[in-house]
Amino acid sequence: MSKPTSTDNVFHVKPACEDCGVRRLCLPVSLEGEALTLMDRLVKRRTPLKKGDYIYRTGDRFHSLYALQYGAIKSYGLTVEGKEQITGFHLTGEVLGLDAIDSSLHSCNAVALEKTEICELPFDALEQLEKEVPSLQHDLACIMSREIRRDQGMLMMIGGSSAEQRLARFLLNLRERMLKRGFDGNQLRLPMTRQDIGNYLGLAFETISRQLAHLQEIGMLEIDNKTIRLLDISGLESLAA
Amino acid sequence: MSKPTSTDNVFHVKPACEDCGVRRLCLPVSLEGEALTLMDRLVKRRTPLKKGDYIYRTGDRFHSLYALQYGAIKSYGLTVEGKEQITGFHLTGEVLGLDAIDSSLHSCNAVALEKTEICELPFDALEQLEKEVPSLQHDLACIMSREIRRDQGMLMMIGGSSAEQRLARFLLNLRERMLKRGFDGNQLRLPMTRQDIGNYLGLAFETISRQLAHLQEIGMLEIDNKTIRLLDISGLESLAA
DNA sequence: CGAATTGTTGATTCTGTTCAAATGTGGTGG
DNA sequence: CCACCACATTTGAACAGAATCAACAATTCG
Repeated sequence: MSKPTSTDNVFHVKPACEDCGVRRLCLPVSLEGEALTLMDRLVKRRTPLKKGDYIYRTGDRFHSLYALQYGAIKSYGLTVEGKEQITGFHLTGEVLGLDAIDSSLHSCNAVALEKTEICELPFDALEQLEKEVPSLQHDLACIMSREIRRDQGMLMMIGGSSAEQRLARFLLNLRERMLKRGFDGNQLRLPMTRQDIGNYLGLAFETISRQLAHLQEIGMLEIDNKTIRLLDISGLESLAA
Repeated sequence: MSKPTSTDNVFHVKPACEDCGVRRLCLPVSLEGEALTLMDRLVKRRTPLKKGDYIYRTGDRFHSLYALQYGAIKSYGLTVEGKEQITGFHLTGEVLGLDAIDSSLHSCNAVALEKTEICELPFDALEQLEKEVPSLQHDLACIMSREIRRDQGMLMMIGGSSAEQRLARFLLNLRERMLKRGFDGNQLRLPMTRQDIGNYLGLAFETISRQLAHLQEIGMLEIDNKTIRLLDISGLESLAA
């Protein structure tokens, strides 16, 4: 069977963890043999989600973590004034719902930005399995640790920088993540709207539009609607700095 | 012995976890009896830190988490341009170093803002103890989950809001945390500089100074140097909204 | 195809930054 | 204890960058 892509899912069958392309990015990073089978048995497969479907909403009871097998998801909460504030975009291989472990309630909304498939990991069962598979306990801590670093990195990125810097960093960050997942990092298909990007970066959506146009003018990239072709990585890097 | 305060430490003796005033906020939240003793044995006490002392620096090898027994700590990283960016202020009972579990290297600097005492929790030993005390495994996940929520809350707080809103939220958040620790929430002694606050909130320090003056003018609070007396909580809440 | 959503671009306004100077505070050593 | 110094804070004035308002073009989706 040929390697599935994000556009080829007519005959797409959800692989076992063992055969999953993003296993190394996901929770069962270090599992092998027996442990992997146990993990696999624990995972609930879910029907594919389409754009706009919710994985969970603020206030929902927490019982599972969710691993993103392919697609893209945005997480957002409502600010005190009731406005939507995006806290992250999630790609293939990332684990969602970690913020809810403590309170048993989801603290944000998670919605699919495009056709997406996720694996559900019931948390009670996961904690049971941790007792039998000690490395899993460590792996979960690592995944959470990474999420903490990601959020703090985001805080650092927002802090006191211009619109141009933020956008350049956003694009480079996306590139990094695509590369890590084995995609072409220079040709980004942005699954989110300009509105979403602006919200995420703390900028008006008009500013995103203008800054993208500006980056195109100075030859850093080429815009084709939702697709951005990065032309000058080191140029972008120096803008981001 | 009378309850120790932050100014009375001449005869201050570090309490065992069992007697620690912030146990319910710290890692051994749910431990009792035997388990608590084991935890206590694992904790390394450290000499008090004075203002400006570092707990760890970016790039340091990770081997322990640190629980803040009293005092205040700021965490910061360096942005791509080499500027300091503060990612958090930590109070009594909070656990530091969670961002480093994954990579084994600390990803930020942690420095004491005032006289501070911390407990060191060697992580290997902690993971060993988790195997014997299953609830500890859950508690650590909870602490990490809370940190993720804190950072995401911060992202939501920064996103698209005015200087006045950010400052009001910052003060109310500090109030909350002081109340949770049994202090008077209406009389805040800010251990950090205006510069630090500005950096944290993504604003110039002059803006902090001006906004504080402004909040004083409209009767929300009273400024006495580093001490802020909150006079109108619901007023501040409506400004924050 | 047509409605609705998303994206672009221009003009104006305004919030917060920057630069600058004066004042206040805490800590240090004589 | 006091003088002094480095550092923090306040305040003013000019400026800049991004937000907002507004009109229009392009895509997407039913």
